[in-house]
Amino acid sequence: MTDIKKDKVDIFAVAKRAKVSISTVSRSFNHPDLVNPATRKKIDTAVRKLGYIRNRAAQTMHGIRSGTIGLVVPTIDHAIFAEVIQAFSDSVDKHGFTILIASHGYDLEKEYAVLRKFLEHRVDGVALIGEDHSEETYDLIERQYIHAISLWNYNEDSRLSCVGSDNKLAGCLAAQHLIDLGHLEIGLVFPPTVDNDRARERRNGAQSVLTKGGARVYPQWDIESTYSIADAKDAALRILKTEHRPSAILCGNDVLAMGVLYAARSCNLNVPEDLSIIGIGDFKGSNEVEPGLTTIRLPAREIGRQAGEYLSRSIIGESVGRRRVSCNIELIVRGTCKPKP
Amino acid sequence: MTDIKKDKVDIFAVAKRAKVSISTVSRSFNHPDLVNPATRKKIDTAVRKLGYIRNRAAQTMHGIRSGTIGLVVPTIDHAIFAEVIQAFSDSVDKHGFTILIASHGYDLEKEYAVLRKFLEHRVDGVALIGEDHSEETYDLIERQYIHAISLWNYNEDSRLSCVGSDNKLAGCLAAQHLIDLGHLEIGLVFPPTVDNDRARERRNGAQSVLTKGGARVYPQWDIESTYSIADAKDAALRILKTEHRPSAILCGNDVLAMGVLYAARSCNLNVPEDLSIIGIGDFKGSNEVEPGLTTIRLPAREIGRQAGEYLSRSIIGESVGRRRVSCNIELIVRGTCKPKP
DNA sequence: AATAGTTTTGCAAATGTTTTCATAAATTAG
DNA sequence: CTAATTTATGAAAACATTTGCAAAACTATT
Repeated sequence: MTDIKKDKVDIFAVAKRAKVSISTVSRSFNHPDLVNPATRKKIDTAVRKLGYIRNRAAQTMHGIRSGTIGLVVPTIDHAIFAEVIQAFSDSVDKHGFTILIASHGYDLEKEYAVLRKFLEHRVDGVALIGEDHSEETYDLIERQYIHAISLWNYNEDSRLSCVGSDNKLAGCLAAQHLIDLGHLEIGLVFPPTVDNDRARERRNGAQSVLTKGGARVYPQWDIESTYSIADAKDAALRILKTEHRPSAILCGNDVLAMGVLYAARSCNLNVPEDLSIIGIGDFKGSNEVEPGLTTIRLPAREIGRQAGEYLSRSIIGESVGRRRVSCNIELIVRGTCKPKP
Repeated sequence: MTDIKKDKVDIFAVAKRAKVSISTVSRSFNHPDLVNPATRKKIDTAVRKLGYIRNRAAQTMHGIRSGTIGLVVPTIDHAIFAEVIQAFSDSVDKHGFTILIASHGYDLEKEYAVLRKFLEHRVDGVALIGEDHSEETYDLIERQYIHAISLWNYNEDSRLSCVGSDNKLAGCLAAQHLIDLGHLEIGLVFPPTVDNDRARERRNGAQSVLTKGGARVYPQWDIESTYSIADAKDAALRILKTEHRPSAILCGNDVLAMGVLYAARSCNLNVPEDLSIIGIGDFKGSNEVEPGLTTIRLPAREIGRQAGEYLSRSIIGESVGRRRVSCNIELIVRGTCKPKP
């Protein structure tokens, strides 16, 4: 037993091998300008030979940032969140942060649990989706003074900083487009709206415009569908098989709209001649499908990017205070809607 | 200045408030049975009042696991990876692990950098996609004795443990189906295959079967497309606009196949009467599109789940050694292929 | 050759936990 | 009522770093 510390490669091992003190090794990482280039080279060689990798856990204990950001989403497996996550990730990565991710499956209790776990890991900041969170969750964020941001929704009274779009407006725009085209008998396919402010707002927006515009939404045309093409297709089939069917269907998002589009095709209905369809989101593929899907574009990448940027900045200390960013949305007219004859 | 430690809520603060020593506080978390229920209650109250949250960084320093797993994917924003990520995440979550995630955009240098960063965070294990990794990456994994697993591909000689499917076989099956239907003039739409073993193997598998089956693939029918519906649609349009077009197109994955399907429709070609299309993957929506996409099913959720399970287990110490799991794939016949007349 | 200044380095304390070991208190046995 | 156990608690070392301070080693200046 000549070697006491057998193969543990820590800062001591490096120091020993480079024949300097651990302080110098540490410094050569954190303040390289303060150490003699020759010494630095020795240390570098030792690091390389030993395969030393710094221990961030130990660094974190000194109040140094952990370099992590927690991202809590309802689900990862969801076209639109995948896009937001990617953009957010790229954006914080540029500032050197790493993402801790977890999904809660639209269960706000779980969201709280995840948040706690993240805080145990001493994340430097957290990002949540939307504004529906438990009181406990808000409380935790406030009491821990953690940098936090809410993505996806914009609300001028938001309790957290937010970067997102006005979902209510999205619903309104979609509905207005159908009204403008003269549709008065309209079907709705929306996801469940409990604990999901985005869907709720869209729905509310749409309904208020429809009502104001004098349109009718019979109960049997108002269907809830989980976020899945298969479900939406089923839901739409139920609407389309009622003896009197609506002339247009407004969907809570583009995935649902795709389901409806396929449903129409499977009933041999022509879109947009026999049925108009409008979505919300403008996901990948919405432009390419035939006919192209008319929809309201929500800038997912933009939201993810800006949110990542803002959160990183506020952690680093380059900006402070609450901020609310509203990302523009717009009606994208493609081929799935036409005027009611 | 009565309070020296103003608002720092650490184990000392809790101990003080509960009028016990820090050892007892720590114990009441880690070995509750060793502490008097009454004391435990006092501690619990103090914890609650102060909003104390344990510091995992400090725990990690004792060789206690960090409770994190690093997941490196080419991209998050990709139907199929999103699904794998979700399943993997759910699966490791059950064992109490949290995921650190990062994407490398098919850049293996970046992948190495990400891996290093993860190791600095002292992840307990890492998961990578496929088997194309830089030598440096493999080296790092081996030298650091870190639990690692490769997802998505199955290979009996894999250098890491793996959970995945035989992508070459997937290519073969797809090609064989077209050959069986009598197609001899076949177009190919594949993603770039550098640093992407999954795509490469599928392509090789397909090509060998096509050659053996006497099929022709003219160069102008052999097109590369990035993973995007829009790109694939463009690519397909180029093939379909050659004066002599193939009778079938084989696609590297279902997203590309969707692009091809939409391209056909935009050229007023009927699928499958005028053109057969086959994909690989069986993504969400492949079943619902009209006509339903004929494809080779790869069990994404299953792969993610099993990989998460295996990696968690091997970290916890319930299983050891390399393991290679092959997940079944199968031909799913739907509506986009029909026999060549 | 001595002094002043600058650069480079090392020592030791600090960070927030866990855990081992020792001790005090409470309980049981004799 | 004392001795022997058992149960509950605390003191201190350990974990892998960073950093303030002081000492040592150079350089430049006289």
